Amino acid sequence: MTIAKVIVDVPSRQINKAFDYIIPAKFESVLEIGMRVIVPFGPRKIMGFVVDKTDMDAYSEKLKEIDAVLDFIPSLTKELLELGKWLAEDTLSNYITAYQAMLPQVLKTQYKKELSRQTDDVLSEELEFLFAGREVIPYEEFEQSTIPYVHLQKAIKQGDVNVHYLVKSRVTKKRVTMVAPAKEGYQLEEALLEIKENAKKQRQLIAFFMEHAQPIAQSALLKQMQTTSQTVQALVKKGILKTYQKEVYRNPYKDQTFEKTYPLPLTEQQQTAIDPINTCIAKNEHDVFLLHGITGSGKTEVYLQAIQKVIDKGEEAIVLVPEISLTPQMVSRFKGRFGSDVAVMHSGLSNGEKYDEWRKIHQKKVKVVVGARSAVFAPFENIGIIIIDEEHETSYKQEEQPRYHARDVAIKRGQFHHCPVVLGSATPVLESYARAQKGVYKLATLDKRTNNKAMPKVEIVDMRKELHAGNRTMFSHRLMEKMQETIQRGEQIVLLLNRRGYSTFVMCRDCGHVMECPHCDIALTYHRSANRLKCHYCSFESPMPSNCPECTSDTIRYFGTGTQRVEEALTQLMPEAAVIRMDVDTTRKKGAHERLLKKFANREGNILLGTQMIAKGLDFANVTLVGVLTADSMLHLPDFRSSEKTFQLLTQVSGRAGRHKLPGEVVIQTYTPEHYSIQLASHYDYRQFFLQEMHTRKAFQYPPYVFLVLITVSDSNHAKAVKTAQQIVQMLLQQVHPQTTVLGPTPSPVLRVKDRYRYQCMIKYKNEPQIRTYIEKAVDYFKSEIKKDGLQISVDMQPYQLM
DNA sequence: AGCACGCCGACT
DNA sequence: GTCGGCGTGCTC
Repeated sequence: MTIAKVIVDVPSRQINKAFDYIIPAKFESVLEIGMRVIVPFGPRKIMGFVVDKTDMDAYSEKLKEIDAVLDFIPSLTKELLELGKWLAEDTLSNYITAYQAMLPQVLKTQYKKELSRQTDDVLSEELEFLFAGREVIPYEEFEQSTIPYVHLQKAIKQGDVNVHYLVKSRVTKKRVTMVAPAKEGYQLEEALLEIKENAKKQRQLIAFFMEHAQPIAQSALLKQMQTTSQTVQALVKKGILKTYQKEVYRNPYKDQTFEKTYPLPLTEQQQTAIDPINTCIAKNEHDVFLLHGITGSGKTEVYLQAIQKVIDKGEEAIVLVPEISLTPQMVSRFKGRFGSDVAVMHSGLSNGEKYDEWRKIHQKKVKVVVGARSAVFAPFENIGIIIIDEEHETSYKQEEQPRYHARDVAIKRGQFHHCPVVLGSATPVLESYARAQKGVYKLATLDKRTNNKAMPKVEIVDMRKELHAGNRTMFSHRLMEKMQETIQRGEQIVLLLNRRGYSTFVMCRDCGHVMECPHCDIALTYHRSANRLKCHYCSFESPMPSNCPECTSDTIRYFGTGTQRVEEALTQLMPEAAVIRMDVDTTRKKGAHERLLKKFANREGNILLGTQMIAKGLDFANVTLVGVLTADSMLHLPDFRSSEKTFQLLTQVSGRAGRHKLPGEVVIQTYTPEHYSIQLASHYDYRQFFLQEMHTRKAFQYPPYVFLVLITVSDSNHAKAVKTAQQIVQMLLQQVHPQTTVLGPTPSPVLRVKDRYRYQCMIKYKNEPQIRTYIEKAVDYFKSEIKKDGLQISVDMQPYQLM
């Protein structure tokens, strides 16, 4: 007999280790490492992952047995089990949290408690009332009743009532009804003779199957034959047809066809970039390539052709793209080249769709996965290449436990599979470019566009001068002029309002009172559809007041998003322009994004106005002017990456103009025209920006010169949060290397969320191999407070967002 | 985490 | 004696 080592579904530090279970004889032959199982744990039953098998030893006698096996094929491969272990340790998460993050949502289990009656004898009066004649009742009914716990306890001890712990799976497989002839062709002919003349539809159906003997989906059949399931059922009864259920994959792209594309001839630069990658693929070697290519330089074609090499070798490819729903264009390029060999994974899919795409990978039905961050865990076993497009995008960092960066995971997997990892970007993060400079990554540069067009000319407009000249609108004279010319030429404009996540708030015009969440230090957001106010940090909601709660004035109004106001101003100044606005408000609904973009592509608008979301990946042939309304609004945020983010955004958005035959132009409006990130972005000078920004980072000791850790302490008691954070800083300072700095505590940018006060400490270190141990020790010191007082301490290794 | 167990204080 | 509240400790 053997023993299974199981990581159980309890996310707690104390339980963060493998527990041993006996594998009963009936599972001996089926149970494999990586499978999900149900095990007894204390009085309950929970899910767990089998991470290892060992032989029995002297202690094994008292062990409990595995209750059930949930998988036919292990959910996690051995590689992914190892990867999860590393991931948990690297990000200071629990093993179970790491494993759950690697699988689609629906494989997470839910738990339910039930009470079942075990005797026909009469129970106590209350319990009889509770059961009300039923054998089994949900446990919640007992909890909601007023029956004392001891009553139930007594009944349980006497064996009259039992508690069942259920493990529920959320997996739903989609099935369709298939229809097929139940007889041979000639028998159908005979059957046809027996059907009455007036049963026209039945006769047509039989005729159909005489032509096509293959099974067909009932829905398709009904549509094609213009009939109902009644007709089919009638023939099933007569034994002429048969129906059955077939399991199918949901197909999120069923309404779309993808035009087949073929490899394009590569430019000299592209060839130079792809050669070492191909060599790496051919030799089964691991290496990291940084593909630094300006917009329009043909990075995607390089990816596609490298992937082709990998497929030819019989291996698989993972392609990560940021928030893929934003770029349907990208999906169609991959589907167009590799057809049904492609699985797509992104947040826009339903849970069922995500599960089906995952199953296609798991069952080796596809060769390529294109997806957002979590696709880096695709359960392929022969990976030949991993590509991260737009590697500078912040969405590659997960902002909840386990707080991992997809780039780090990709490199780890690349090492395991001896395959190349390609990081592509027009504006790589400083860390990556610095590594390329040091030779840790191999650098390939594409600085020419495939169509040999120059990048659009960028003009910087000083808005301070505009103001002095008496222009109080948000549009400079220069931009207005350009916009009018563009519209007259029948071309299109992209306007970017560089303002982050700033949405509609409600303010009283009399007293200036702003409606804030009572539980968080943040303004409430107005939702027009429900006419209600919502908090985006907690679940608080309230109706829109008609009078100001402070001064009772009825002049309380909601203030539109920045984009809304720009739109209003625009329609006043240029009534002839049709504006399509894209922001949090207009894209909240599913699919709204694509609809708006399609509208713009069909030239139903002259101007596409939006926030960050329009800066990425869009490719419209008719766009010849890009305007940035306020380039510097991000520059003054308390974030050491603010210059870098500004440079990235300006470069990205400039690339939206003149991508095809027509030449493009860019106008950047700013109050700080002298700032290097704006100046250098206007010249597309990444190199110089890199050098200058590295200088600043060195001076202020920020990455890539140091590593960062962000520790956030939160508690409902303000003083407790501050004090704990102070203690943590003290404890760390005693242990770390003298060159390591521990800063803080400082209040978090939004101090209070869900009635909890948040303070943070920052560690900056260069070489601190034991840093995780020190942090764990410090956090452990507060474990009892964490458990009973609700104190929270979260640790983010290499944070991206300092909020 | 979730649950049992045990101790204590309040109340009938 | 009965009930609930809370602190403690364990889960293969």
